[in-house]
Amino acid sequence: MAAWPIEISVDSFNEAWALEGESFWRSVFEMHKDKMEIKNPNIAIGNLEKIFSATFNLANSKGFQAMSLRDLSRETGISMGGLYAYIGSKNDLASVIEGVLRNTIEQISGGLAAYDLEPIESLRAIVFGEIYAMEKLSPWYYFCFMELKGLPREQQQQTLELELRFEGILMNAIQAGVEAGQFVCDQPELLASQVTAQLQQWHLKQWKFKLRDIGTQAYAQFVFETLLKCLEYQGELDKSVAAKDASSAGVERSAVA
Amino acid sequence: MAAWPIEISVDSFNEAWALEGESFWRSVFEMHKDKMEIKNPNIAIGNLEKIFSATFNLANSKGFQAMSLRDLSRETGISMGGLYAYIGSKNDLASVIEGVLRNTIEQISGGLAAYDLEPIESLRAIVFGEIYAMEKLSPWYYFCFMELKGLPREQQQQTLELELRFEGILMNAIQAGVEAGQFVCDQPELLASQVTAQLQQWHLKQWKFKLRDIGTQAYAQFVFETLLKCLEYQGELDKSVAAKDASSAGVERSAVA
DNA sequence: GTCTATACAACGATAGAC
DNA sequence: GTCTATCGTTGTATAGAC
Repeated sequence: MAAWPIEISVDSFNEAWALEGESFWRSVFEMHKDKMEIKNPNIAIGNLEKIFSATFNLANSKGFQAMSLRDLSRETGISMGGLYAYIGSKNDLASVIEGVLRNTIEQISGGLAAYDLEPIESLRAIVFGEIYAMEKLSPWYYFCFMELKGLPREQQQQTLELELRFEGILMNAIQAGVEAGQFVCDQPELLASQVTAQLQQWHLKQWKFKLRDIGTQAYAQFVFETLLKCLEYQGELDKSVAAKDASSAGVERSAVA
Repeated sequence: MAAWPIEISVDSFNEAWALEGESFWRSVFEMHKDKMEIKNPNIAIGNLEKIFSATFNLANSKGFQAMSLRDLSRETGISMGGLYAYIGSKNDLASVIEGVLRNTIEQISGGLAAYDLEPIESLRAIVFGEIYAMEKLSPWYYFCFMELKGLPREQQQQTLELELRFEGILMNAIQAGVEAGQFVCDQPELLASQVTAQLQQWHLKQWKFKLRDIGTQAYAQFVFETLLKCLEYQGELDKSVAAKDASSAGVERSAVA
């Protein structure tokens, strides 16, 4: 549950990191039980899931500021007074969401750094890993992107730094490939920001990809192949892992052969 | 003022489309004078600019919902009662902003469609044109992106359709180039969405590009060159126009030679 | 632990003086 | 055309019963 698999596939990723189900919400509870009045995990975890899920439903469709705690009370089935046993304040709720997501991302990202992969495998792991994480945590990512402005300055700053650190990791892999003579890249900073942009699209523009029937696997593969084209990578691509995932997940893949 | 120049450069773009200054605000006034009580243009235009600019200052830093009309009154120097001579309601203000931006984009976009350019020149015009428009209207773009959720369903739908139409234009140019044997592209839909993503980054992540000292011209050039790499374009790039713009605007350009 | 009832501040919006 | 003063509503948050 706390280490990256050597081969990056949807299944192995999901085995390595529990980003859904009861064990995930238990870890959310552990991360913030100090800030709640409720101390009984068995009661708290279920309600915590209700509250967070309802918040995503409401805030991600009408905006967090536009969502009232009366809305949240209705959606969760928990009374207004009851909510305050879990959240401290409305703004605190948003802060907690951002905190849990950033914490989770940093765990995953830190686990990845432990390996000493070849540049190209490193890039593959970063791209696919981030997309797999978004697959499970898409509402979290979307919420934090859209509501960042409303969070305390300190959290805005840390989110910003996380993004820069992420691009730093990308740039290191790119630079390593350039030095090994595998890649060509004049402007690694811009290329890294391009990858970030494409990854963020996956949660920002779900409507578009749903409309066009683009699956997770196909999208990650496209982002990865695009990146290699921009790096003028000439070698052969090993697509066995990705292909296996795609077929086992029942996702059709257009034009990969 | 209503036609595209044949050559796309910052200067020629700005000559062709007035997206700032008094004449721009006059056209904003013309677009929405029906909805305001104030009928005297000379008075209205100045206050309209104050109100819109203040809205961008406040809403783009703390969110539109979090901005109160009392904030707006303080920022503009216009009393609360006075504001209502210009805006109808708070929600109406956001709707008007979206309407003006979409209207403006459609004018520019329609002007571009009139020309029958070679595929590669068409792509260049689309990319540079969109970036040039964002350069002047960045706060408008950012506002509409972030506050879309709070707008009426109809406007959400139209924004969505505009984005799809934009990508349709891109895909047409790509397809034309493929048929002419100039480009190679397996998944034009995904490539078009990648371009959109990169363009939108320019207003979404201004902090990042400011931090890294990336100028408008250099960014547009990068997006364009990246696109050509993904299309496996082999021909020579004419960079004279872009290079001229950059030097005349005093922007240093890294690694274009 | 969870509820109902309520306090009180802040908001959008309008009326009417100037 | 612009202001001040004010209305009614809705929001967050809490106190106290169960």
